[in-house]
Amino acid sequence: MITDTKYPRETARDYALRMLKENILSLELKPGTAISENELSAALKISRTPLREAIVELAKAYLIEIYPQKGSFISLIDPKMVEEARFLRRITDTAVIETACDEITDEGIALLEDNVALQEYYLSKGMTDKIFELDNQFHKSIYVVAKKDIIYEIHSTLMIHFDRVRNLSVETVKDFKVVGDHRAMLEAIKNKDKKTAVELVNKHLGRYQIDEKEIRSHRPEYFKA
Amino acid sequence: MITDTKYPRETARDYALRMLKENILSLELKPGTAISENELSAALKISRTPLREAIVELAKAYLIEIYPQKGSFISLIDPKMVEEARFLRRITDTAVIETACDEITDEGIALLEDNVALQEYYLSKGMTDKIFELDNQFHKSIYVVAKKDIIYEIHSTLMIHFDRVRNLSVETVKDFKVVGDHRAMLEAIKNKDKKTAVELVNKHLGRYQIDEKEIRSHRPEYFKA
DNA sequence: TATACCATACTTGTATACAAGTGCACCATA
DNA sequence: TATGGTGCACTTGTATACAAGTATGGTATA
Repeated sequence: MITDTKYPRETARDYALRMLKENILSLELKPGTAISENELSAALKISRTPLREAIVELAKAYLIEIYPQKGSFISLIDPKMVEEARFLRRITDTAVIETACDEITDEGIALLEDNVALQEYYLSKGMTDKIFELDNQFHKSIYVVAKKDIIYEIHSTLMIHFDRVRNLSVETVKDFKVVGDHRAMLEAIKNKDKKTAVELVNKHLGRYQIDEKEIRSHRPEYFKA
Repeated sequence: MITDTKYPRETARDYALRMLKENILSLELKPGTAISENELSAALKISRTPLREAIVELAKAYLIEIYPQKGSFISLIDPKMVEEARFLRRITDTAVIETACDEITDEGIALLEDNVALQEYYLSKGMTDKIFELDNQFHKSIYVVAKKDIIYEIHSTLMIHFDRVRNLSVETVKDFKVVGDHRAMLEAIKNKDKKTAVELVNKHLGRYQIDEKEIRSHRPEYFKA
């Protein structure tokens, strides 16, 4: 597992959680990998207690499977889980952007505008690696504008199921049409144009279409069934 | 806190989680109550470790607030949390019942039919206390039919925010029109009539309309803001 | 050689001890 | 009396020890 250093005020549990999420999402911890509390706590230089609390939390989100007295494992990719996460993302994103159209304020516009402007800047400079983080922030900001930020947070762990499969795509969508999508979404929200906003969300999510068969043929050992 | 005995195979952590959820939902543990890990672990006759794991999980769902080195408290009723839970329930219930119309099978019909028949039986016999449990089961079964049972489970803890406010209503909806709602929903699903099904869900959830002002006037000390 | 068995080295689950920080009550002092 | 300080009894966070179950590999035996 790849580890970095603990933030100053960060608790050992939050540190473990952050490291585990990053490594699962990036597939550094591969689906099916056996993990042991002793081994990981040593790697992170923390004791078993806070590490275990993090593992238990991820097990609740089905990202880790715990078999008592046998071992714990990074969950295999479960198409049903991926589908449920995808379904949930689609219905909440669409409902939330509609609400955002109702709740948008000048401050909200400024928040989204700053983000999109940065995306456009980095895109024009070819600094595309900065865009992923801004992408996530943009979506979160829409939830904030719609006053649904708890929902975003509650769902974020579950979305790892969806996102790690995207990371497995042989050719991740490296064309950055998403930046144009975000600009269009922002304009729709400014115009309080719900219909267009919802269409844009669906189009946007459609870009993340994944070809399960192709991924499975490359990495059959990562899949559950 | 009200405690019962641990199930045979139940882990101490799951036992603590079950007890905490029940007591928070029933308002036996009142909003704002200070809880201490030592005190509760003694009450449940388990050690701090598994109890703490349960508390941490509920803190993630904002049902408990932990202030390090100061204390932990049952979260006050936060209208924003209640609204987000309500919003989430509405959009997922409607999307899921639409999916159920597509995915319904003979087994699914049997599952729902058995449940509704029991509800109707208990209602005719006046054994209305049995209906609450069946109500929850019915909704869960719709998620199962739609193959979205993980979403139901992920959301269930969050819905406690919504449900405990319902329990505070001076006159909880004791009329059992909900049984008729369930019968109508089942028929709509059997007919694959999505439009009617969605209308029924919205009508059904409308019955749980809560009068925040009224509750707040009775128990202002339970509210956050 | 094949098989049954047993020690051993793991695993997670739980209990307990210790660390560090907070707040309050009490007491001394001005 | 009012005020400031100090110790103590709490809190949660973390580390560690122990309990109980599982799998595996080696060994003795048929």
